[in-house]
Amino acid sequence: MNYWLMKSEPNAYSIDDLQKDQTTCWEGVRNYQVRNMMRDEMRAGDLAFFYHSNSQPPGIVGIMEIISRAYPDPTAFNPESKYYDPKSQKDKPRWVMVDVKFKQKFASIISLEQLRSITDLNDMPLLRKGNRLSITPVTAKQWHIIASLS
DNA sequence: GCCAACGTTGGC
DNA sequence: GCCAACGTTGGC
Repeated sequence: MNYWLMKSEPNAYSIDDLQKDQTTCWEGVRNYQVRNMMRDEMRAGDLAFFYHSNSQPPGIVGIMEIISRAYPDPTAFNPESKYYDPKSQKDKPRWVMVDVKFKQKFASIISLEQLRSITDLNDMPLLRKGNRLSITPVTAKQWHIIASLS
């Protein structure tokens, strides 16, 4: 199984929203690198950290479980959606999403600053300069270090 | 609000 | 296929 870190702006969709909903579809990914990871490497049963971006402070706020394989993202077909992509056609979908399930909300946020202070986490894509991907892989070692902080 | 670091687009 | 212009992300 694989581990991931998935970003969301809490004013768009937060860990509290997920706790309330219990499950949601992770719609709106419009980056090819991220799409390819979802499509090729994500499996039901994978675990992911929920990361609040563009928040004060930014950081990891909980854990969720991937509960589906990647499948076509219907928001790409919907002209009313802010994620609409006219170049994605139903017979040849360009974008995918997965379903996720709430597992845990941490008692307190593990801030980006705190993550940066841990030498063993320096290789995380999240912490590398210029990284902007909304989903990044997490190694088992990194996962256990971070989970032990909560 | 600024801006660095990317990704995407489109003319050529 | 190059690359300039433009758009987006996201920490600060």
